[in-house]
Amino acid sequence: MPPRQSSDASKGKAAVSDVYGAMRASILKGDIEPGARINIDAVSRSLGVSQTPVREVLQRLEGDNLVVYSPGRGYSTTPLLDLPALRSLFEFRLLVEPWAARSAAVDRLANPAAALEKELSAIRNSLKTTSGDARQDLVAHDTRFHDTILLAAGNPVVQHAFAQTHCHLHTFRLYPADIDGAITIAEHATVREAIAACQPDRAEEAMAEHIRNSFARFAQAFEGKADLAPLESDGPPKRHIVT
Amino acid sequence: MPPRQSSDASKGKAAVSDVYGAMRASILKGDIEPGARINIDAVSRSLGVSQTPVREVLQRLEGDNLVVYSPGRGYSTTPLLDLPALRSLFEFRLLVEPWAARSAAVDRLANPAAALEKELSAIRNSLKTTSGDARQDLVAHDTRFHDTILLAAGNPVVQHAFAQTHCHLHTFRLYPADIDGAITIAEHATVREAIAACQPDRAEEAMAEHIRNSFARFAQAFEGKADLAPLESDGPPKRHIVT
DNA sequence: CGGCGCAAGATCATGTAGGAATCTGAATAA
DNA sequence: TTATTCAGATTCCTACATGATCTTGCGCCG
Repeated sequence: MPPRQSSDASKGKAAVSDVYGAMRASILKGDIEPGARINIDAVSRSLGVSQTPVREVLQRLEGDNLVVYSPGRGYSTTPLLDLPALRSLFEFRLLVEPWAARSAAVDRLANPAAALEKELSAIRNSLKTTSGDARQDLVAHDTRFHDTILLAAGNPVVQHAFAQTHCHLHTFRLYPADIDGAITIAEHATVREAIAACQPDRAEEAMAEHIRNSFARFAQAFEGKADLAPLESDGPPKRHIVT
Repeated sequence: MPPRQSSDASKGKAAVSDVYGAMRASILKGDIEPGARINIDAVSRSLGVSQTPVREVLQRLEGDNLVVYSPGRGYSTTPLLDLPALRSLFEFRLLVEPWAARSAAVDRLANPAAALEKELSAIRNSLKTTSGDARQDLVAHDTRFHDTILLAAGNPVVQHAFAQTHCHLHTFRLYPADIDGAITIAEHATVREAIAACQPDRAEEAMAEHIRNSFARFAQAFEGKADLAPLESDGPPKRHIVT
């Protein structure tokens, strides 16, 4: 008896892609509770595929830091970022991205100003027309904007290392609440302007400022949730990085 | 006939660890030619296990950037680093590691000076006693030394991002030739000293200098190999399948 | 009477074997 | 020389067996 019940159109192939999208969406939407264990058999049966593609997907998700693996105990979803983890993430961004903005602010064909402007126009239009959930679009724009600058910096290793952190993905997962997009877009515009003008110092500083502000916004949203876990035993005062 | 020929002692489990070590060693030693495709069936039979653990290992190796995956075509070993890739890698290190050294050079319990000194003593002893292949030990020491400093910097995200690049692994793969360890160890000692003295500026600069010198050494070794493959721009070179 | 330890059952991860769809590569015909 | 077809090889998925791990319930001790 065929237990298939979904994504049966192209039954021969592309099973793994569908499963990957489905599981990723489940984790991001929060359908699977953060920190909960994942039952391979249950997932495979609910998606109508065998266990092998599910395992493959889980291993890929482990690379995305969306699940963790314990030998002999299987996979669990990673817990949500706490404040120290969020700070570490943004310190990393503060280390990498201003450098990338500086590297991109050169008078060469690699200068990404045109692409960035196009991206900004697109998101402005999208925010005007779209009435409902703008968060999806906003996060997608943010991802593309920063990735474009990273790409223009011309260092595949740095680009890959940054992509591996999946910072947008995790911040997206953290905050289902609405974020004011206007401020973000304005800061992006400032960065773009400095890059278009080929002013490395200004571009670096604008990007650093943008990341600092962004962290402040996220941390503020975090404060709202601090009530749920009020005992916050922060260790020694965290050092702030400067360059 | 039983095709088993290795790691048959505990046949019940722990297959994946053995397979991972074996394949990783094969790639690093160069038994599998860089760029060649990997036949899952052949590997599974030669190691005496089924295809599933081999596949799992390949997925993990993909995370290590030792193999690449093409849907429908399977896995291939990644080609060796060329000079631009090596430069990108060291630019990334130059971005991250001096920052880490600066962060570690603080007067706190997290200061890694003691651990670094221990590591340096160990490698000095090891080099005196070991007569044969010191390269293994040297690379292992280098890995531990830099990892220790990264760890002391106290940022898990940066640490993870750096670990994901597996820079030592790839440089190891690149240069089977002997490298003079004395210079490396001396530079390490300088870095350690600055960190022990809690002088962030000096530590940062010492680490930066070390990385610049290290790149120069690798690039020099690279020059020596340029003769072997002078015409390297041909399109699709004969793909040879090796297992 | 309540807490602790132990053991049997159940659950689940891990590995094995085999089959179907697909890709590779070369020989053949236009 | 170029497009097409066909056989061989190989990936990818399904289905199942096995061993480890977690849970539940009972008996024992305090």
